[in-house]
Amino acid sequence: MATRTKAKLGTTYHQHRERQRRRILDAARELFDERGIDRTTMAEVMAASGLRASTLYEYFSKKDDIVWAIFTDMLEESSARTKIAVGGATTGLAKIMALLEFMADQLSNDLAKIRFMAQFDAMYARDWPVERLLTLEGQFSDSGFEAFRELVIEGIADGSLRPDLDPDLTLHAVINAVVGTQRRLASLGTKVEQEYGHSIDRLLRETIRILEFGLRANAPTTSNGSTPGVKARGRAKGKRTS
Amino acid sequence: MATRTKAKLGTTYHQHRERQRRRILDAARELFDERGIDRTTMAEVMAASGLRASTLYEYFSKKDDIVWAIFTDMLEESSARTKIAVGGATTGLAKIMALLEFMADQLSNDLAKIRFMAQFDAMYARDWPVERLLTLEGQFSDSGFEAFRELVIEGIADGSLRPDLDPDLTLHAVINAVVGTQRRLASLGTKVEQEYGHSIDRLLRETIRILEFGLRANAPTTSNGSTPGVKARGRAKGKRTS
Amino acid sequence: MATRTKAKLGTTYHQHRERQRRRILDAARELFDERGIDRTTMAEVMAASGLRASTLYEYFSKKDDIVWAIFTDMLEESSARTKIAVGGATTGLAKIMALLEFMADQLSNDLAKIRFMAQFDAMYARDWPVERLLTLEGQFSDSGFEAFRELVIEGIADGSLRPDLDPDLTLHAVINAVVGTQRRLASLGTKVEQEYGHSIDRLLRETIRILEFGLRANAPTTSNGSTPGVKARGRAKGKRTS
Amino acid sequence: MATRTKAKLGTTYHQHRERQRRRILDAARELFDERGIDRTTMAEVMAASGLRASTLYEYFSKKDDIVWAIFTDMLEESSARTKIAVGGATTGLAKIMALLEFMADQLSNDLAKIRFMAQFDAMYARDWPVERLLTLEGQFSDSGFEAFRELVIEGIADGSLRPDLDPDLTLHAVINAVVGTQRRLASLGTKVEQEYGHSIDRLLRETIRILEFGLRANAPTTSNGSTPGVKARGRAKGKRTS
DNA sequence: AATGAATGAGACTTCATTCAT
DNA sequence: GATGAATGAAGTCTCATTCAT
Repeated sequence: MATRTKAKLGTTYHQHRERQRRRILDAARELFDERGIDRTTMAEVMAASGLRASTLYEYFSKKDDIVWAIFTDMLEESSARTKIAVGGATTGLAKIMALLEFMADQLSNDLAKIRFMAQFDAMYARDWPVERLLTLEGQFSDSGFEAFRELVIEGIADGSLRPDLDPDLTLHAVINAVVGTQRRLASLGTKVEQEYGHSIDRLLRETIRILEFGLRANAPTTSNGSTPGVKARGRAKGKRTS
Repeated sequence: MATRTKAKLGTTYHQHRERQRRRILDAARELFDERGIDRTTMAEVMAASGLRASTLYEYFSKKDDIVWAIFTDMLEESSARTKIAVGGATTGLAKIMALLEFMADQLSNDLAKIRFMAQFDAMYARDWPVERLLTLEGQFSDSGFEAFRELVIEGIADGSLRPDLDPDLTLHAVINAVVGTQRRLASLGTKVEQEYGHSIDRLLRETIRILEFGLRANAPTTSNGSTPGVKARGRAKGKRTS
Repeated sequence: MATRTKAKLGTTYHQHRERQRRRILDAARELFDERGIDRTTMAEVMAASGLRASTLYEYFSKKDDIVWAIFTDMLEESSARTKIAVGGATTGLAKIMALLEFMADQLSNDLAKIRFMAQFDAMYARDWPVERLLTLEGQFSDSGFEAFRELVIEGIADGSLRPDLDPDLTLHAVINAVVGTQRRLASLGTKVEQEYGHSIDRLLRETIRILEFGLRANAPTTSNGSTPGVKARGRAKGKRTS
Repeated sequence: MATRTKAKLGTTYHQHRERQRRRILDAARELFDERGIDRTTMAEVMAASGLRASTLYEYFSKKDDIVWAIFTDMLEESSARTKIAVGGATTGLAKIMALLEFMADQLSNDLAKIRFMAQFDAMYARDWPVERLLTLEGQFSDSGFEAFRELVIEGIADGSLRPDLDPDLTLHAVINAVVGTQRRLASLGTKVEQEYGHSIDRLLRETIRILEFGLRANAPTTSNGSTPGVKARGRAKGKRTS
């Protein structure tokens, strides 16, 4: 099937290459999550993707390249979805909360992805050249992290955020906290649920709720119990405007 | 049965054994931090500790045993220090904040330890039997995590915490958040500093400050700028009484 | 799918693989006999076969696999040759004797093989899954061991065997005896010859002769000396008809 | 406890040494049977006997020495019991049969011992100096194997054995066969029972029965007592003995 | 582009045995 | 005589990667 067709159509050829690439990446992604990145062998990736060593190495010349490609893909996916998630929000706080809620949703829906990121942070981030990471993570919020400063200033201006927040630090601190929490919970998974008696989802949403209290201008000291689940966002927002 | 001579010899032997054990553990601890746990080979541990393979295996029969021993040691150390740190606090909030500040201090002073823990979470926690982890982590706060509930109830009662907090969730959520943040920042280290332009220490303390705002009863919407650094605790507490 | 070129290459590759496999197996077979199975190291197999560890492990992923492969090969060889040996016999006794004589011939001509089998019995048979052994040994006499029953019944009917033999037990008992004797003599080799003053070959043939006396219908109470050698079979057969 | 007492009583001291020796031997004997000789480590022997390496090496300076000691002990035991077993028999055949029956009993009652012997034959016998073995095995039948010749001659004389047996070979052949069978059956154990559908005990006894038929003078061919073909054969062979 | 074979370098562990006390 | 520690020498097996075809 291969040779003759290949010769004929460049398009087909590229489609084929892309398909093969995906097979490898998908197989690796699953294995990395199941067995851990370091503990997954190239042989396992080969078996799972149905390709031979030499073919695989035509696509990725190092194991690290696969890791990197998956990382890149994930960032791109997240970046796109984040934009959509944040899109509708109007006030500064609403935008921030939309971002954080998006992260909570990821923990519910994309556990494997978060787990991969957690491994990546713990094991790879340190080894790889900073610029590479910076370049890439820059795409995460494509206006760059400088936009965060504006967002806080905007939030203070529109009265949704506490006036005593530091525009330079606040969002970095909050986002890092949520990402850190999200990844830890994803790594520990069941373990944390047995230990604490709560689902990791609920724990992360509670963390976000407390952060929100810490951010919003007029912290509503109502007799509100915990408000787990996705609804928390809606309710909290409702409170603020009233 | 144990003659005096024997007793003396026994002690000497025991001391020796303990010394050797430490040599191994210390060497491994450093290597694990420098090169990553999985990427550190037993050969490196041997070289660094100055022992031959076979001698080393007299002390730890598996590489994992070393990892586990370090983990255990670290938990013990932390547990002891935490107790001291929290000891002086009086109100519910003060106790909680003392705990969080202690974690911030750890990031400043014990970066390597936190980095080890981060790796452990991401790579090992999943593989090891839950009970083992639970038993051990139980010693972390030796009153157990159930005490957290009391602490929040106490805080609400003494007026230091928002009345609408859920005693079951709050502290688990907060502590997990701080631990998660702490470990992520430790893993990324310099990278995060270059990326965000702030020291990881400052970021974590800002996170804690925001969490504190989210926890305390009368969130003081004063025109107080960011108050990073250890002093934050003191000042924040001062505010509370005013 | 398989173009002509591929087919050719495939064959070449296959031939090569088979050749390499043989190199390993032949080297191991010799070493196992010289030094004992357990005492032969993979390093020795590598040296003797001229392959590196990693190449060798491409062919056999465990040392046991080599042992098993040799065992399998030997059974196959024996099975084929047994069929030929037994082929010409007509009466029940003649068939049985042909089988036993074949075993005596093996001891003369394939000492190494028998020695391997002896080791296998003593050391491995117990460790390996029964089904695996049964499946394989079933091929030894491919009509299965049930055929033995028929053979004895046939022998009693045609008057060549004692009528008071138990069809269920007789052949199992006899074959096991000869195999057991054969393997013991092979293991002890020179030792037994020095001890008893007879060649192992002669001893085994004498054992078989006595068993034959015990089996045949009209036990000839003659003053017969030992009749070693392959010829015994022929003579016995000739006599019986007269 | 040790030092002072030791100084006092030579007897106690020797008793102690003998007890320790037995502990080691007993522990090893069991392990050798369970795990195989080569696969039993000195560490396991230490654990099972409750002695430390260095103490153990005071008693046996090499692992092989333990194997050898067990082997020696077993031969001695067997030798003693054999004499008792054979003791009562009167005719030549009866003596021989008593010996063979004794071996069948061993298989029923001393499986572990036979299994050890089987391993010994397959793995050790070849490595060890012949003289050592000969010296020792000579004690087995303490009149030595030359006695076998006499026994057969006696049996022929008293009419219990076929007259055409070769006094030089017969008993060696028979005993070797029974020992070989016994050891093979012991090694394979359950495996052979599943394969053939008979207990190893029954198989061995049937083998012995057939050998007996082959040895005894007037083979009781119950319903078929005629000996027509006998003469024909007898004549040719008769030459040799006369 | 794909394949099958090859492999260097090294991973972790084990074990019988010896010493110093 | 007993002990605990030490250890040399091997042992089996793994894995990312490269070549020749």
